[in-house]
Amino acid sequence: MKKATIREVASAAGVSTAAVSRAFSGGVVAEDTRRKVLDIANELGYRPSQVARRLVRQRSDMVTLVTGRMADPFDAVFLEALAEALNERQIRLVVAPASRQFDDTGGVFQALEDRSDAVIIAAGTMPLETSDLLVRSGLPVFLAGRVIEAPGIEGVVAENADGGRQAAELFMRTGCERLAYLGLKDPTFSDRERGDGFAATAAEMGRQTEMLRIAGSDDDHVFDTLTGILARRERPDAIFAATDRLAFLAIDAIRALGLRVTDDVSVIGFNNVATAGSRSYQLTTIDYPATAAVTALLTLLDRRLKEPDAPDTNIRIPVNLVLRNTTVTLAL
Amino acid sequence: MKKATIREVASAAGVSTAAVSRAFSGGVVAEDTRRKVLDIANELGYRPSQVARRLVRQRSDMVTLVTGRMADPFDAVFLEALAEALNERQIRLVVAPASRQFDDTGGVFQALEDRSDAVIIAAGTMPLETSDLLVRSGLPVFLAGRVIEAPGIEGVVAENADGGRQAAELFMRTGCERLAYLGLKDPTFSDRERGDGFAATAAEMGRQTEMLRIAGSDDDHVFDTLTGILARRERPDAIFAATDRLAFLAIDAIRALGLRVTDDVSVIGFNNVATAGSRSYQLTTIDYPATAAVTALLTLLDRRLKEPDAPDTNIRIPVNLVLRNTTVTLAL
DNA sequence: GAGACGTATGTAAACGTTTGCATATATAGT
DNA sequence: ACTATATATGCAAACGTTTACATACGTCTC
Repeated sequence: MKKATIREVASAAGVSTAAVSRAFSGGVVAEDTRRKVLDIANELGYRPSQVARRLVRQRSDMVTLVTGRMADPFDAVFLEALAEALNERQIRLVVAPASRQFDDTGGVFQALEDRSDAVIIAAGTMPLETSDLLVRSGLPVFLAGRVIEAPGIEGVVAENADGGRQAAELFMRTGCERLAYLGLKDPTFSDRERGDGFAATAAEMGRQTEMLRIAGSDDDHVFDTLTGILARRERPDAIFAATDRLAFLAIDAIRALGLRVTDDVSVIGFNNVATAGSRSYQLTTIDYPATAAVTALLTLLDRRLKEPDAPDTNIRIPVNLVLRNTTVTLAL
Repeated sequence: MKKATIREVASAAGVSTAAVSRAFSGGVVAEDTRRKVLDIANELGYRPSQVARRLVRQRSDMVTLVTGRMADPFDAVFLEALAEALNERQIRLVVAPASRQFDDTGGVFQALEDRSDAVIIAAGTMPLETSDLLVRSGLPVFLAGRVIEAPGIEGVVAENADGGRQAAELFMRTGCERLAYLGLKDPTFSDRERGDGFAATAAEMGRQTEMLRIAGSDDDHVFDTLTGILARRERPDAIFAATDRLAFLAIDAIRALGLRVTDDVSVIGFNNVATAGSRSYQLTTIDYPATAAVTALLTLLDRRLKEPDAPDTNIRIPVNLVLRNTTVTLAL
């Protein structure tokens, strides 16, 4: 079935294309004209072409998300919330995978060519060259999980350091002695902030913290390394992990050694993904609500689209400790 | 920075717009013209507009995915693989969330208006009215995880019944006696097929199977119901779950009751999500490789785009048992 | 040197909308 | 009855590309 165009609808309804356009996009039309047009359109199977619309309106109502790891539980719920929120605004979400080396360049070019209204970058790294190009292009850029202090770039990121502080304080209050931070060998922006916040607070309270940094692509490797570390004589009795996933692996390692979580070593994660609440882990963790991040991001986005010259803003999302069973329970 | 158009590039390079177009889209141009054009374009920050391009070419190089639950681990990796695969083909992926009632209609309309080259539906249900509209519109439709025998609709789906068969056979060979199938109260297409395949095979081997169907939105509710069931005197000693998630909950319930997985009750899941391999579960499960599903889907897609009149095809993806520790190990 | 052919370029008509402007008709105010 | 205002419509010019067709210029063949 050949696709009907606005012109066919117009002539079938005996009106101009302008009238049809207005009937569909809520312009000013007499009520009966509108109804007539809509009826005919329906009959003909006509749906207005967004692509033509985009061309003339110079606005695509599309946003490009460039990301690696959409399979990560946290990112997945972030993605879902984002899709939902954009959908309510009638904005399309196109997802561009970051290349294997986590370079965002490809996705950024896509956004540019698609004339996306904005690009949200949740992935890895971006050569300076690319970010330059980006801000020069005037395309609104939003970073998720990272902040770059550059004009024209806004973003949303967790209060990572504060999360670290909360973890450190809990460990101290529950009498832990040998604190360790567990992060990736090649840390992300957030990983680094979490570790720093944790270590800083511990230091303030007179405790040193051991930094465990492990190559993280392979679960088994992380697990093995951790069992190695935990088998040591002077092993940590408190581990704050950059991420729930690492926390789970730590718990697995603890259990595999016949040690007991809490009694022998306490564990705190970060993100509070779904599995953290499952019976098998009951992980004490720092809750980083993805929906809050999305809400904030959309506030930024809405404002930027309304007034393109608004000053850049970076939003920090508060995080909070959720107590479960991998830390010793506090007396009331 | 105002966006440069093809005309500005053309005049700056002293050539026609046609030449610029050809330089960018690999048409026939003299090598030095091409280089000159590309240089100037680069200088001006010019990138060809996909939206104009789409309008004239009558092809969007976009595919719409309509889906609920992108946060589900399986769907997340499916999504990621799909994004990757489409990206290689230079096709954009736009994701349209199915509405709360899991009605695909909204997403389908989006796809239509965007003039997407195809729509992939991984979500719930579609009123007949919508699917009618769809096939009449001529938009290629691909179903993931469901098959509708309707002309113009293709799809990819796991060999669900065969997975059920494999599960039943394993249970029987390992001496289980009271077989149960665990699915959702409001079963999906796949859920039903898995249960049927399981029950049928059990029946062939002279065993009845108890069908456990639980309202599945809330983990806690599933857990509670399961502990209730497992606390019974005549409880099942083998549970085949429609989904790894349900299997995990079953394991949690078993453990919570002080029973032992394998010794007291064996469990088999479906999908083989990442967590299934984790130390805390070591779940025996039916592996349904998302990448294979994506590959198959793209075969279908490629063909359909090349020859729009090719006959409809529905592909079944083979699944296979991966043995871990929630079933008794077979003697060699 | 004429024709045939190949290669590189340019011209201009689409593609399907939106929207500023002009026009027409109805209503109200004097 | 005339002007002023509001409401509903139409006209036509964009929006930024691609591509069929025409043209121009060598080069080759005989």
